[in-house]
Amino acid sequence: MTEDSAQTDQAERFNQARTAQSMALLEDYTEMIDDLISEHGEARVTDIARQMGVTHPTAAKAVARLKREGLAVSRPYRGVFLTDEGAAMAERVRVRHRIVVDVLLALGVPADAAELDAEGLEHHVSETTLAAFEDFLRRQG
Amino acid sequence: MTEDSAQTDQAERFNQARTAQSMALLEDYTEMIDDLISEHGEARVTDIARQMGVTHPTAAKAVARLKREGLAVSRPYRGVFLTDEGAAMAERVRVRHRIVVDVLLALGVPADAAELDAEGLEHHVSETTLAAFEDFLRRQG
DNA sequence: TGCAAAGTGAAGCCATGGCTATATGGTTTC
DNA sequence: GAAACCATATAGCCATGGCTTCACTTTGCA
Ligand SMILES: [Mn+2]
Ligand SMILES: [Mn+2]
Ligand SMILES: [Mn+2]
Ligand SMILES: [Mn+2]
Repeated sequence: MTEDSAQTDQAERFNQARTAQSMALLEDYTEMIDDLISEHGEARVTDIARQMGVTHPTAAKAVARLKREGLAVSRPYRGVFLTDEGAAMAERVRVRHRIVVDVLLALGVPADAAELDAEGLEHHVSETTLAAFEDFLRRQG
Repeated sequence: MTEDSAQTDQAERFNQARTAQSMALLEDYTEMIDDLISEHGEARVTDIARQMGVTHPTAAKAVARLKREGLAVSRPYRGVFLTDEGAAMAERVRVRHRIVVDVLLALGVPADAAELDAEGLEHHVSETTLAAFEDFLRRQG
């Protein structure tokens, strides 16, 4: 590999990490909304905000972005609901989160650290890596 | 655990992930500058920019932040240098990056995916998790 | 030595994701 | 039904991290 293509590759890695990061907020919110609806029958902005550890205007802005990206719907003073696409994302994210935690635990990471780190790590686990994680967990069984 | 403290814990996880993310840029740039100095004897803003996959004003702004945080020094139209603190960060980051890649490889992740994902994952690996990773690699060894 | 190219800096734009403060719509309770 | 309380919306602030454009040094080469 030439020095030039090495530079290109490195830049691509940083770009991929930036892209993954820009999806992180959408992923966490869709999962959170789905959780709230499952547990309480509805997802109110105030509950979303408390759960995410942000103020309610911040949560409202995030919901606006979810709607703009076709992941959620809501009407003024009513709860937030996920579109099919949003629900699909929530499901994917939930599964991936669990797999990441399970892999960390299998590697001997303490449970509390595993949960803490997984919340950030999950967004940078590609499909390829996720598949490898699943294989690993099956072998470990 | 009460429902209330579960909410608090969850919010803390998101906060930790946000904090980790805010360190990511500093970590990647210090490592990059250290690399460039090792390989070419100096770290110029243009080279940093190309390597990071951003425009030069973006890299210059990042360098300004590094200086503000005491990690780097530079004078107008001269290269960028790391402080002792910056160099220490670069070294930590480099070691951690390699460990993350090694763990992924040991789990059966293809090499290219391992390198791609590691660039984002590394910033969310806590000291505790890193220690567990090192133990795992030693056992695997 | 001088000029062109390359590198650097400065200004100003945008989107994102935090925040506070304030206004307004809904709900509950008396 | 009105008051009080709660939830939601809106406006506006800040920092970050992208970008383009333009101006100014520095450097290298004819
Ligand atoms: Mn997360
Ligand atoms: Mn998660
Ligand atoms: Mn990185
Ligand atoms: Mn790295």
